[in-house]
This record gives sequence, structure tokens and C-alpha cells, in this order.
Amino acid sequence: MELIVTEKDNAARRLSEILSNGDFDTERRAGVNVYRWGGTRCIGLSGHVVAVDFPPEYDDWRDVEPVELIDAPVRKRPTKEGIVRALRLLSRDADRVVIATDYDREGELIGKEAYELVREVNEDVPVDRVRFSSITEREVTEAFDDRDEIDFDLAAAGEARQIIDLIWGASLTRFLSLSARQLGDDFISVGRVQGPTLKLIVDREREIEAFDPEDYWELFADLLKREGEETDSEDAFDAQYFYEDDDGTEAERIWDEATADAVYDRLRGAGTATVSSVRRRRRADEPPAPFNTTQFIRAASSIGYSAQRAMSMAEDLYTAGFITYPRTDNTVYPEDLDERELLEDLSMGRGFGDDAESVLELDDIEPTEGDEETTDHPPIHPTGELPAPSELSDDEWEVYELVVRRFLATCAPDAEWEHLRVVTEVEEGDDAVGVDDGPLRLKSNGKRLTEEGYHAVYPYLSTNESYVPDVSEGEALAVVDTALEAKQTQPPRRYGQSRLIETMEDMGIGTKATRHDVIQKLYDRGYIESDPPRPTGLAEAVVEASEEFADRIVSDEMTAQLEADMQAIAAGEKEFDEVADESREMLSRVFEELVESREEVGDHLQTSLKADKQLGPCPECGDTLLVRKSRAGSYFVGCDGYPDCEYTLPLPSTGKPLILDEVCDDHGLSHVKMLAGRKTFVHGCPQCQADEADEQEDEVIGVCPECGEEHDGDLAIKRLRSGSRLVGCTRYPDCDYSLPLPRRGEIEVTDERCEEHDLPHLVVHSGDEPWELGCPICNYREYQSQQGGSELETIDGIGEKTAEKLKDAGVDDVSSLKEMEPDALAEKVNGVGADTVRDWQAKAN
DNA sequence: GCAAGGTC
Repeated sequence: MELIVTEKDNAARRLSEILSNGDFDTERRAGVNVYRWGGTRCIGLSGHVVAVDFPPEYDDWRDVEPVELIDAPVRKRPTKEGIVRALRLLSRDADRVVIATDYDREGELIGKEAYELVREVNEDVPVDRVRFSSITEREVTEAFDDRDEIDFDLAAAGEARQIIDLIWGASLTRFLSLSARQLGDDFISVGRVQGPTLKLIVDREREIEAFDPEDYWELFADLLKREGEETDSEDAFDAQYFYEDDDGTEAERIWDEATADAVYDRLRGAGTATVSSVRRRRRADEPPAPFNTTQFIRAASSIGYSAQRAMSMAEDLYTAGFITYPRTDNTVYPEDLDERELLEDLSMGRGFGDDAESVLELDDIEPTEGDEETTDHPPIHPTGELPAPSELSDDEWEVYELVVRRFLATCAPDAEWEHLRVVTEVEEGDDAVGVDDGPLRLKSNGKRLTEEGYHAVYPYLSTNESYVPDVSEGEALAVVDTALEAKQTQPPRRYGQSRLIETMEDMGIGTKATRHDVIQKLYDRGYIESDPPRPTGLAEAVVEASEEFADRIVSDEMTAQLEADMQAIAAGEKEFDEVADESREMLSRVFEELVESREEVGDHLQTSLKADKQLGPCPECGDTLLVRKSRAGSYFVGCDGYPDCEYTLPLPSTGKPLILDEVCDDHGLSHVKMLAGRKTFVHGCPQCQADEADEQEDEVIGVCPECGEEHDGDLAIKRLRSGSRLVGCTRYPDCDYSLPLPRRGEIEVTDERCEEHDLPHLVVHSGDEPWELGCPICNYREYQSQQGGSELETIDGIGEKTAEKLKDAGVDDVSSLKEMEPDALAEKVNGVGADTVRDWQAKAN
């Protein structure tokens, strides 16, 4: 039997289709798909199925000095048990094995890992390596006719990366966490990629903080063409004062007020401006290049999606077969992509079908190309498989349409703009002051889209025009309005997520598949908050400590050096051991200094951590109020003087608190924002919230359905000290019956009553339109039924569709998921492996 | 409970 191993299930299936001429069977081994035809079996891995790690005796952070990790043994451990088991089972019976993982460095390493697993159970079987850059009939056939061997040098280059990342990352992460006594969930991490990324954000924040704004002035005028005596002020157009600075370059900003005033006096006194030059230019506006991951994320962010969310939707669209693989650097469509055929498929699509057809009508379709041409995956484009209307959520559809329209755009013609630049000279008014030796000049820039081109099918880029009329040299224009605007230079802007990813790409850190994950990790670690991300005090302290003692971990040089070393290993010029040992020595030197400064580093980190949580003075004892976390995991405000001072204030139960810059005038406490994705809201001053709740009387609206008959409990609208509102029993805490109410808006109790529950209908007044909440019990029931059946979706990695599939397999809640045998469940659910099930079960616990 | 890199 011949066994073919690919990097992922998807590739295994497509490869099998080609090699078997579409005639293959699918079987399941240990919960993993195996494709079978004739004497051949094909199995897909899931990327790396083994990981490097330290032996278990190094697991306890408190037992091991971080420095010991530098020379600790490193072993490989299976991480995808099911796949490893299936691979071993198949390898025993194989008389030939073919490694067909991706054609890149990481693919070579994944191939070597598979090779080692095969060797464990089968010492003699010959192992071939085939390389192809896209899974097409021609390339695959050629690759299988021309088999090669595994490139162990290339794989070793990848292994060097693994081990260096592990040793540096783990030892420094543990050192920082231990020195600041941050163990458990709140550990403090650093790494080769997250380090420089964090420094990028912190450096920008430093620039912003250090920024010293400068005053400047700009002058504007509205000009109007004089046509006989008729003038229409709606046709006025903008002009801006400019001059030539000392270098002879054009400048608009005037840096001192006296000059600005003097020039403005001249401008204001003028009634006429005479056209001194007219320049007309046509400019071609080429359609954008095909999408790689970074540019896709950028475009998705321009329509409002975070990097993480855009990628997760793209992955779903890919798994469902609607778009190509979303992790790619390639910006050149492969030769074998038939654009016409794809356009024909897309022309049947709702929403963009007509646009696809309009592109099809072109005589010549020549798609744009970007700078980067790689061979592993094509740029992201639609597959031509069209989703049915109900198959995608609104958001997914929006992202899908973006990918489709980007493809259309790359095949569409150039757009064309006409730029018109008009320079006018202003006649001096009566009380003019001679500030400027030459004439006072104004410029107007107009642009008009003369050919819509690709914009017709790709509406995501601005096509705003600015109006400047046809004028000729020597023509006199009326100055109808003038303005002197005082401005200030602005600090640099914070990086947005997509800009950050682009910068990481430019710096060469991370990969197309990991950059967005790294940013997510920075959020998870409490290093950045909000969007665009702002660094916390902790982040600043981590970067400062790293800069002082382990500069490499926050510098992109570490990656640059590593890349060079990996090249050398791959080329056979350096040995793996040599590179790894050099790196170990360098890390040892870092630790020599670090260990001496352990306390200093720890104190600094701890101080910053505390500062991130400080709200202001405690009204009881004058010490500091801090955001704290209860044992149960909920947040509250407590006094730093605890246990001497037991003052507390509650916080809302949804979200993670973020302390804002704004401070309450009455209590001197910082305002608090609760971060909870789309449900994020500003809580404000927690003391004010509590005080308002204390002042507000409960409003009785009916009888408690739980204890009313027995104990005369009433239902009332209550406001809690945490700011939330509910309908609850007046006998609380003896009776804890409650129904949720919205946080915002005034609640009106109407005369209309619910017959079933004998409660009044409620109306919520927030925003412009009041909305009918109705009977609170009916409202809650409806809410619950909408949420019903989706308890599984609370587990990270299970979405709506997967939950649906699990339900079909008889698993409809978390507890029955936990009871399932992973292999058995994987057998039943298509596209889900036993490892995934184990992963879910671990998360559920 | 560490990193970064694959993939889902």
C-alpha cells in the first residue's frame, strides 16, 4: 500500500480527486478522514501534529529557575493524538510513503515530523517527497512523476526557529511572570514576534505623549467665476493660500501669527483674483492588486471588521468552499486560473452578478499583479461556488462580497481622473501690508472621475470629486469669502490593527497566518486595549524592562538574524546545533544581568500593574480604590487598604473593565468602560452609579410569580448599584426571582397589561425611537428561546454551523459533549476530528 | 498556565 501524507485534510481530498480521477472512497481512521483508491491511501494532517516542549519535570514554574530552561532538554510531543494514531496505523501497512506537504519551509518541517512518526513504526519503508505549488492536475502529475527526497537541511532550519522561539520565549516569560508574582492566568509574556510588535505600539504612544503641538495658520478663499453679471454663489470653489519656502518647495502653513494676520489682511481686502496658470492632467487610476492576507485584512477593516474577525470569517468561507485559502502572501493569480470561467460562474451571483457580467464583456481580461509571487497558495479569490442566500450571515456575506468584488476589480479596466490645478494671484486691497514680496497666490485643486473603470465594480475606495470650474489664464475671478484658520500640528496617529499588520509585514515579523493572532494575544495578555489599540501601563513596563535587559526580544533584529541563520542551515552552510548553541549563549548572557536585577524588574512591573487598576481615593479611608477580581471571577472596586478598609463598589457583570482618562468631578474617581465586544459600554463613575441606585425607589409593577401567593412578594423595577436594572422580587434576598432589563433608556410602565402574567407592558425610551419591550416575562421567554440550543456556542471554536452539526449527531448541550468519546463523536460529525473534540472538552471544563 | 508556527 502506498500512503500519501498532505498538510491538511482539504489538500488530501483534492489531491485524491486528481490522482484517482475522481474515483475514491472516504473512510475514517481514529476520527480522521482517509481517502482510498486502488492500493493507495491519502491522509491529511492538521499542520504540525507534534510540538516542541520541555519534559514534564520543568512544568512547575516555581520549581524551576527560568535560566535552567536555556539548557533544558527539548523533546517533541504529539499534539494531535487522533491524527498521529491514524498515521501510525496506516504507516505499519505501507510499503511506500509519499510526503506531499506544502512547498515551503514550514511544510518541509511538517513533512519531516510525519516522516519521523512513520519511522517509529516502520523502519524500512521508502519515503519520497513530492513538491507542487498548487493542487492542479498538471503540477500534481508532474510532481508524482518526479519524486524527490525530504530536504532535511530545510526542515532543520525550521527546527532551529522552533527551539530558539521556545527557549527565549519560555525562559523570559517565566522570568518576568515570577519576578512580578504574576502566575496563573495573568502571566506576563514576551516573544520574538510579540515583543517587537508591542514595542511598536508602545513607541508610538511615547511619541504621542512627548508630542509638543505647534501653532500654525492657513488661509482660504472661495472664488467665483464671473459670467457677465450673473454669479451664483453655489458655484464657488475653494482656494488655498500658498508660498514657496526657503528650499523653493510649496508650503501652505504660516508658522507665526503676525505674518498670518498680515497676509490675511491682504487677502481679505482683495475683491478679485486673476488666473495665472491652469494645468490639466489626466491620470490613470489602476485597479488594486489581488488580495493577500494583509491587504484583505486592510480592506475588511475599512468596512468595519477587526483583523481577527475578518480572518475568522474568511476561514469559514474557505472551509465552506466559497473562497480560496485565506492565508497567503501571493498577489499574482496562478497561470491556470481561468478568469473568464470564474467570471461566468460569478455572473450568476446575487448582488454582483451584473457587475461580473460587465467585466466579462471586456475584450481583453488581464488581471492586475502585485509584487509578491509565491507558489504555495493563490491570492484570495472567490472559487466560483456560490453561497445560497441563507447560507451566510450578513457579516459573512459582506466579507464574501468584498472578496468577489476585489476579484472583479483586478480584472476590470483602469479608472481615469482629470486633475485641474488653477493658480490665481490676488490683487492687493487698499490697506495691504507688504509681507510677501511677490504676489499673493492661491491654488485650487479639482479632480473629476472621467472614467469610472474598476470603481464601478469595487465601491470600497473613495471616488470623491472636488469641483473647480473651467477657467482660462488671465481670467478675473471674484473673491467671495475668505478665512484664516488657526491650527495645531497633530501627534502621530495610533496604529490601527490593519496598519499594525502591514508594519509587521514590512519588518518581516510573524507570518500571514499568525500576525493577527499575535495582536489578539497582546489583547489577551492585558498589554493593549480598545481599537485602535492603546498600550496599558503594564505593556510600557514590559517594554522598558526588555529594552534594558533583553533588548533582542523587543527588536526585529532577532528575526532578521534568525532568518539569516535559517538560510544558512537550509543551504548547508551552518549546522542546526551551531545556530542553536549560539542563541543559547546569547540568552545566557542576557540572564546574567537579568538575574541580578530581578527585584528591580519585579517592582517596576508590579507598580505598573497596580497603576492600571487605580481609580482614585477611597471615600472611607483615603487610600486608593482599585479594580479587583473576586474569586468567582467577577470584577468589583475595592480599597487598596483591605483588609483594614472594606469599602467596595460593584461593577457591571458583563465585560472587562477599562479605566478611562476621564475623572468624575464629584468623587475624583476615573470613569470605567466595560469592554465586551459589541456590547461594550461606558459605565461611568462607579460611585455615581451606586449613589443613583440608592436614591431610586423600586417601582412595584405586579405580584411575584414565585413567592407572591405564599409570602405576598411583589415584582418591582429595580436599579442595582452595579448600574444594571431588572424586574425582581421585593423580598430579595429571600426570593431571588428576576428578569433582565436593558441597561439604557428610561423605562415607561404603560396601562396595557399582559393577560397571561398580569403584568404591565413596558416601553423603553432610548435614542430617537421608543421601543416596546412588552411584558417582561414574555420578553424574557422570547429571549431565551432565541438563545436556545446554542449553549454549545459558548465554547470557543464552536459556531452556529458546528453546533447544528453536533445537534444532528445527538449532542445538544455542553454536558453531553463532555460525556462523548472523542473518537466516536468524530466518526459521526463530518469535518471534525477527535483532537478537536478533545480540545472542546478541555475548554468546556 | 510559557513561544511561534502550522490548521479548524
